[in-house]
Amino acid sequence: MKNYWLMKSEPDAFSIEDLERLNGKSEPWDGIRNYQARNFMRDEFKIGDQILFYHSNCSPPGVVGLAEVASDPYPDETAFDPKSKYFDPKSKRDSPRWILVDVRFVAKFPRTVTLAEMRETESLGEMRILQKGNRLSITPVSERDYEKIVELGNSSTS
DNA sequence: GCCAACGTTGGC
DNA sequence: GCCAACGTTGGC
Repeated sequence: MKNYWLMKSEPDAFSIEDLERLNGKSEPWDGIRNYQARNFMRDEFKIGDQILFYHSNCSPPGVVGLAEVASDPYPDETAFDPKSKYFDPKSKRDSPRWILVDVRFVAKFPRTVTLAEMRETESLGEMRILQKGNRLSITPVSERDYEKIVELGNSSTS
């Protein structure tokens, strides 16, 4: 059984275009420093899981395309690097605190499914991203909501 | 830039 | 274990 996820990224830091430019090469999803998000990757991510790629902290925020999980979980190297902004002295090589997976580009939507549009879409009402105060950067998505967003992202009518 | 909502830290 | 202070996220 495939799982579905929504993963946020600030396009200034890493965008769907950055991922697309890798030409099918996978990229470590580094910098996750939240235990809940880490636990999803560590305990539930499987190779082939599908990802809604969400641009946050930009205008307009929304789902811009699709990616997929391309590796099993493994330690986040940036936590060991004192020069990285993600450095965490409490993460030791013999007991890594932060782990990640690689992701691979799947598709960029012809158009962005904006957060505002998602809020207006009745059937998406249960999505975690729409709940008040949600800040979690990785959230599970139901297959139904995933399919709906793919449909919206590929539709020409708004 | 503002600020609400959260998560983390650390003194006690 | 409590909780105030602080830092971060992220929409607006």
